[in-house]
Amino acid sequence: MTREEAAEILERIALLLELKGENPFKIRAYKTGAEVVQTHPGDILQLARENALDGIKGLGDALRDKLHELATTGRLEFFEKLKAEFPESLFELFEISGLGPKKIAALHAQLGVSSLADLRRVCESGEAAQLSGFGAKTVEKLLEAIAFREAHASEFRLDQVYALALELLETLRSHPRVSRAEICGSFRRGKEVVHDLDFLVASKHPQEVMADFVRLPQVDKIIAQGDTKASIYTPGGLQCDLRVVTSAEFPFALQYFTGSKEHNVVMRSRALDRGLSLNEYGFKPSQAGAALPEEVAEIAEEKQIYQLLGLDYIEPELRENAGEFEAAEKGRLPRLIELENLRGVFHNHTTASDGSASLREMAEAAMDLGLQYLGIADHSRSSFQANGLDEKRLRAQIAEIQKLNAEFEGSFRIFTGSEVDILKDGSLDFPDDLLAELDYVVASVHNVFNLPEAEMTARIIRAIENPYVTMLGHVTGRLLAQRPAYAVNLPAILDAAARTGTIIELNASPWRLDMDWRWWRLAVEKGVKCSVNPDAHSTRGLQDVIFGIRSARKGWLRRQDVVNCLRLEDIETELLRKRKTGVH
DNA sequence: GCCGTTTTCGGCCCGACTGTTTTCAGTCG
Repeated sequence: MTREEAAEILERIALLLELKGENPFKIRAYKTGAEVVQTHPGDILQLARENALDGIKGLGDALRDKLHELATTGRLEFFEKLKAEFPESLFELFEISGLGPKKIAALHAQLGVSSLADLRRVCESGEAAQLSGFGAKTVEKLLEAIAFREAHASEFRLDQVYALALELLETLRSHPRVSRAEICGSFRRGKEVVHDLDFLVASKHPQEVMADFVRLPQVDKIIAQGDTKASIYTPGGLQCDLRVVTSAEFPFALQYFTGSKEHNVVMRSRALDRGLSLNEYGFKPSQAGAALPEEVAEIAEEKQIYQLLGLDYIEPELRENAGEFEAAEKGRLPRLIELENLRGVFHNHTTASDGSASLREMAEAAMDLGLQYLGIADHSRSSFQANGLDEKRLRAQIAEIQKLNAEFEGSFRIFTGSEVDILKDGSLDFPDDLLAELDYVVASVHNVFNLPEAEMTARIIRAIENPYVTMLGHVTGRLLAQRPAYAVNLPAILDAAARTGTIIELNASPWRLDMDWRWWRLAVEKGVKCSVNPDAHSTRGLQDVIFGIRSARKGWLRRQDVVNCLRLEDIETELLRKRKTGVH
């Protein structure tokens, strides 16, 4: 039983209780409990085993006993009984936007709906529209949401695959018969979601490696197992492919299986221009009997393949056939940002709103990550659900931050800020005089997502035009594989950001990765700066910058494009730039 | 189910929006 598994069980209990229409405060207690288990700084399972959970806020007598049972026996009687009352597949329905526990319970009880397929059936047959509280409009929206969900059903967010990917890679690398191993495919290209994981290894004993691979504990089901390729499913339903090649073939296979398909089409055609045929195993003369250039025999690294085709090395993130070849020919590829370039992080939450760590804990965690500064941005008053701060509480937080900063004596700094709601008309949730007291302001849309594009765009531009809005948060509001972006004219937003000197956030939460990497080149062209923001709600959440940096690289961003690469000495000027010089 | 206390129960996070209703329930943030 891991911490994550224990938290997951508490979350599940909360959902099941919701289905049963239990007391909402009891439900919340389980959700809080899950959060505590997830983020408690100590070894929570060890404490649970030893019955030493007393005094942890959010865990009372009942949860203490349940966690003890979980930690010592690996199961929970209460949960098993609860679970047996509903089919497992019913949980799929919670991923449908517009469906909550009440409606799911009604669909289940009255129409026997217990899966996505069932839901679609009763929506199409007209049965669903007959239920009390349902109507034609509801059903229409549900069908739309089902279609969106199904179109993205095979997508996994990075937080769902990252640890597993590194774990499997490490296992393969340490195999005695493996000389080299890499992850290829969209994971290596830094895509925002992946469909599967592609592992590549070099070995002289492929069968042995295959046999060991399919026996790993992470394997739930073997899809295929041949001499050089095996495919498996993990218990989470993620497909992982393994290919084994020779050491000489490795760089070619690495290049080939990294893709993208479109990138490789160009690679092969460039090879043909040079009388060479390129595939996953190497170069061949394109005309039978012709000689291979000498350099071909020396290729041991991917980089040399690019060199031979007259190109600078193209980083995997850029391989989308979106201009990388032109840049590589002319020596104009960007030097991409790296995680180590980050000096600080903005847009972070604390227990003052909906975060799980205190100011001090967040600051200490940021220091541990080697950062020089931390920007706090708790929610503003309109975000009631997130316990948004009112003016009084925000001013108290500013004072608290000043005290902590005095304690740090300049070695580290917390910047005061707010994630202020952009209201429906584009005005902000706090008056300008309060915003002026803050070091910086992130403005974000948190409600009324369904405005027509022109209205949403005007709303956001109005917010951008406020001189105190330093940066724009999660610009499209998308939740990967779950909820589409709201309608917004991004080029118009970028123009407004450029004109006013407003920074745009790259929200590094693996749920968002918003603004999408496809827009950053245009943003930089227009002179818009980026801030890679973890949107952390816990100390652990700070590490989401890993995902943000991958997306930033995919968007061709360099360290000079990203403001939080600035040193502490320089960042303050950057934060004040718009207020002082901006056109509003 | 948790918390706090004027200590064993009463309160716990609020408001907008939507679609269904005909005054409100459900969902979302």
